[in-house]
Amino acid sequence: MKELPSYRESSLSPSPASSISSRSWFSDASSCESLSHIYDDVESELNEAAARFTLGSPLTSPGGSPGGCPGEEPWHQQYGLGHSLSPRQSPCHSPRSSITDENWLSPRPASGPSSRPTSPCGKRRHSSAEVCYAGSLSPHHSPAPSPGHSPRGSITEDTWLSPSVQGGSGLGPTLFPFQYCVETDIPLKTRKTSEDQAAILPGKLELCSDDQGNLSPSRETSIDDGLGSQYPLKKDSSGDQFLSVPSPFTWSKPKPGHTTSSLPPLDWPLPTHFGQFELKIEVQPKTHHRAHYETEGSRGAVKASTGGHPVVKLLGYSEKPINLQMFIGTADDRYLRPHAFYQVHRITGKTVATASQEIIIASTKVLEIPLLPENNMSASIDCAGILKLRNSDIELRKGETDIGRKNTRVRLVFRVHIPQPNGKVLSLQTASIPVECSQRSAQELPHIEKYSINSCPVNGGHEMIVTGSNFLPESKIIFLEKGQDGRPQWEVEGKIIREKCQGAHIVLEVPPYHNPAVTAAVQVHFYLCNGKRKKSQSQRFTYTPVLMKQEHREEIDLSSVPSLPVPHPAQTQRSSSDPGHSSAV
DNA sequence: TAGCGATAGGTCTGTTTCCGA
DNA sequence: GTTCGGAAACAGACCTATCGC
Repeated sequence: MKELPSYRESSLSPSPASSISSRSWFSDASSCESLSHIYDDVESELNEAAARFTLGSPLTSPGGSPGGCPGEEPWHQQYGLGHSLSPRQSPCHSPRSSITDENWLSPRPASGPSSRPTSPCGKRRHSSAEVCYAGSLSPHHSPAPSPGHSPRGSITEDTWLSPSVQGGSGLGPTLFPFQYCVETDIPLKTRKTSEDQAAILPGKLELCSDDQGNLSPSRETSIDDGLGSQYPLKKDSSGDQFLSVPSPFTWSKPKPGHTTSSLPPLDWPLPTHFGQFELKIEVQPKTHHRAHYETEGSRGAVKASTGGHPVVKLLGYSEKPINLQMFIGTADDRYLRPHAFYQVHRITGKTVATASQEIIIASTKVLEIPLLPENNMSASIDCAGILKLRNSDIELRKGETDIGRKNTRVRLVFRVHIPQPNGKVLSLQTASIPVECSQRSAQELPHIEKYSINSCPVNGGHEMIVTGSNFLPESKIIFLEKGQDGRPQWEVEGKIIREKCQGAHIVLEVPPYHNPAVTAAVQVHFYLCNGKRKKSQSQRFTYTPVLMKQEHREEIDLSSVPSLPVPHPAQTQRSSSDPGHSSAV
């Protein structure tokens, strides 16, 4: 066995069979099943995200601008688009653990837990703690009790732009959005609270410390020079084992005296833009990338759905080269942080055109990529793969709070630290759409890319062409309408016209709506089903009254076009998982 | 006899490793 | 040598029938 790098403790049990991971802690699949026809697959989130980010959404930045909007959906929150506190959080859902197809996607049924006595769901009840952020209460805060609040959600225009923040002084607890207090209702395994843990994570700042009020993720950190300030973070000694590639870009070395607290830790939320500056992902990664294990060879760099690689650009700054940092983060909408089970992996070779170097910050591998003025401060991320660490290794790590099982979605997180004229540094961060890293999900789950029509009269009968991947001869298209409780109230299978179907196309006849007498447009959903638990993301579909004037129908069509990232005010009952908007063709 | 909880065994699902193109 | 797809092996979770109280 090869020597483990520092991000994996070598003292851990090497046994792959020793996983203590739990499945049922994430969900009771059976109990969710009845409720979550359209909630229970990862794909729905991924493709939804892809749809949002590839269809010219005005909300192109996952990091989003501060300030949520009323009625924002969980998807917005997932991508940092919504900064209000999450209105839907399962009491059995750890913010520190995975966002799986079955836990956060699925509103838990009101029924009791499984009779299975050993369910870790019982072990990991949200019984003891909750992270809350002082001053982070959003006007959109849900009236319902919420066991976990998103620190990202706490970022408001006020807190970010507050002169107090910028000035770095006089920031009371009500203004500082990142100060947290310990309350209740987070599983023990959701937070790193032990001193031991803090000790093994150099670079982590102590929140709630005396000088906390002077810290801000976007604060202008006092650093004494420009370019050198891009490397102020103390690198773990183990990081020395990584070789940097020859590059026209001169890698600066950290200046002595810089402390790990010079820049915000990796698990701190940062804004995507500030003033004139904006860190933007111009090309999002594909929604699937099979990560490789240490026992495997590399599986290559993360690719973009367009065929190239993700592209990141810094807007508003082009004075001199600056470092772009990249690490693998969680897909958790509430708390973006380094992923415990995935690390960025530096790709080298003839096909890699982008220079990079690896460093380790607080046990997390970080790839540093130069943003050069001559490249318009833009970089193609063709040098970054994803490494999967064995669940058993990570879960047994002292102080580790995450569970690896079904925790297979990540985001690529990018950061820059922009030197300011006053010698301080402005830190920005943006995160990609979620990327599914498991082999299985990518292989099995059907994926709807586009569909030909998104509305039809209640009589149905119109022909619809659905295009996508992982379609099977036995695939079904299910139309459904949900009640306010999220339960399907009406479900019917579309009649598939087999003779017109091809591998990546399904042609079907839209079924009639169950109530032909409706006088207003009705929003329903449909999804593709390859079998139990093998369902695509749900897509929105609108039934229009038969007597509706044509011009009104057109309005409906326009307002419910799936590619629109912001729901029409009239659209209701959208589940947390099925914001479904692939592009209508 | 019905209801409930505990348990065992089969099945299903996800993870990890290996192989070969 | 690297990248990649596929699949086997394995472990753990889920489901369900059965039993005892």
